[in-house]
Amino acid sequence: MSLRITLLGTGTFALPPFRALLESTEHEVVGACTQPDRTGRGHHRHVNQVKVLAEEFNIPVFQPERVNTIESLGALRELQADVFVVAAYGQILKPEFLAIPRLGAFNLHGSLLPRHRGAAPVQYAIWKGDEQTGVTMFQIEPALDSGPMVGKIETNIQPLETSGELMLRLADLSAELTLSVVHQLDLATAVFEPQDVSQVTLAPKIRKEDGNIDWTQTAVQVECQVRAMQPWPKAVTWLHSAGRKPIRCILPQVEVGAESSACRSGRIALEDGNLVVSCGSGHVNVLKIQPEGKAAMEARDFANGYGLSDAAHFGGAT
RNA sequence: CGCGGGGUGGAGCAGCCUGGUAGCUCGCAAGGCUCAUAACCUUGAGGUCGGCGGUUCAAAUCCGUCCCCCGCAA
Repeated sequence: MSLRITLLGTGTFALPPFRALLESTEHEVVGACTQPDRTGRGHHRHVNQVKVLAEEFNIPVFQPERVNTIESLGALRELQADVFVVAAYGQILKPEFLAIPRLGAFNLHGSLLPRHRGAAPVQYAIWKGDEQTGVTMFQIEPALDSGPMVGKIETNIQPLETSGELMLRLADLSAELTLSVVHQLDLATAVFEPQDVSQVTLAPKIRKEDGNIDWTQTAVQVECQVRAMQPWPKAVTWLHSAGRKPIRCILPQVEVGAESSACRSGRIALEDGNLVVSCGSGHVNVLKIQPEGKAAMEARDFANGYGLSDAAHFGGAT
């Protein structure tokens, strides 16, 4: 027995599971649906990696601007898929859409549902300081990330792990999970476990502003936020110093320092070459910093070149 | 042809507008001081000022062009 599978996905999160299915001899991938190409800096167009992957295996690719239109639905219906495997696709799927595959549409989600339902589960797991996370595969229902779960794999979040790094690890686990679940669907042995509604938390799409650091948070919260926002949208703060306009700075990496006496939040001190910033509770050492228009640099180099005064502090844009 | 910042000894920056001796904070090396040092003092090495072309008596600086890095926007 072999299933006909259609892939829907866009981000790097989708690549490992999609590749696993494409390389599998057990099933047949009959099509791939992904977001239209987007433009990048300058004139350059971002290469859609899912498209490249699908073309590598000579699979037909669809890139509808809106996936729920009559035309789009018709095109996908013609593939006569048994299963849709969805990962980081980026568009809401309407009921008529979900009705197309014989066995249903299944989504790969980057957290242990029902925790962190929404667009940014990986970032939220780190942001909220979770020790454990994982990937969950569930059957898609019209309501957001609410369908019955058919499999999950757990993993511990590493102390220094960023969203980007965790995302790659979860993507690899997704590949494993997908093969397992699809196999069970084929044999009709899959177990559908409803989500415990009382445990639901939300992980809405990360906005640019979510990267802005609020220095009245605890040092631990700031450090989690920095890792959660890496590599996007990146943790951001502004360097304020007397007589100069604030410099927007990205903080790619910080570490939590020892507890210390209370200082005004955002205050910067130089201690033994470290850039120490006071938080609402405790302080963090800034390890790397990237002023606007510049490449990332060691905090020590930044302090050397930018002539930090005693009054210098980090804060909001104004 | 989306907008903008940047390229100056090993690192980070100033100098450029208003052409005329290569500067600052560090790092590195040697020596000194000290019970001691990621402290302090002295000395030293290390630069085709991103590339090419132009203007000029003279270009890091002005003009043209190309290459590379980065932020924003999407």
